[in-house]
Amino acid sequence: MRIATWNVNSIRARADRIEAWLDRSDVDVLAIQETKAKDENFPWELFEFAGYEVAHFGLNQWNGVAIASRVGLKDVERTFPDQPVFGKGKQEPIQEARAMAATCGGVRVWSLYVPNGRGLDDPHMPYKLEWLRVLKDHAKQWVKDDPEAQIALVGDWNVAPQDDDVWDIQFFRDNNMTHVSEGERAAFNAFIDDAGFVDVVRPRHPGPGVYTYWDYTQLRFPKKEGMRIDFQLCSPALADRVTDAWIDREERKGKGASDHAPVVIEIG
DNA sequence: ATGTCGCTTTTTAAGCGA
Repeated sequence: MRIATWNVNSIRARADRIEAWLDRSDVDVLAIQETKAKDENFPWELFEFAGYEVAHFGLNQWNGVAIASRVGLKDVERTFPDQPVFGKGKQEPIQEARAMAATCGGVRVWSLYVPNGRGLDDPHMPYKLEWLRVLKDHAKQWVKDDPEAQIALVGDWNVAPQDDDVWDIQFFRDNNMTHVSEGERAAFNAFIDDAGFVDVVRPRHPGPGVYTYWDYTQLRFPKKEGMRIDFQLCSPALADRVTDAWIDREERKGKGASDHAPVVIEIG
């Protein structure tokens, strides 16, 4: 079975790309982030024609996650338990459309779009750290309750855990940039060190120079200036079954590409 | 030498978010 995660940066703008990619990638499950759509604007027929069931969680033009599957799509869950809220402007704080789960082919797949911290001193940063902490605490418990649990936490984590995960760490340091701070890295690494999850892609594709995201600005892609911020973290029992993994850098090429590349794993 | 997208709205440009 093949599981992919992909921040598509608008499901509508990327519809043709997604259709073509499903056609050639042969994935069984696709976890999507940044659909930027409400249900009424979601291209349901795209997935139907391609032979996939799909579930979507989108509240407005921001965020939005989905899971498409051709190996079953059961027990869809929107938001994780105790998911922290955030208030935009004067509006009531809400649980944003950043997490959803479904059981596909026996694997509990979580499609995650981790909040962007925006700035080291921005209110979005503590929100991001708390969001990750609460999810990690639950993930740890899921595995504690069932050591054989088949869980994949996949998506855009908005964290570059190692210096090699950005093209120039000094540039990030000099400009007080997010994604590489101690707090963000600790929040991410807790999934591995504390909850016992496994990054199944990095060992097969170590850096430097291996990225999943390239900013649209500054010609970052042709200059090979990217970031590794999209990950598939597997529960221990699922990690044992992984036979292959890759980042589809080709999909970042050409006109109309998302700024993120799909990340794929193969399970035996 | 320069340099992006995509969404929305009391739209046809500006603001927001990444």
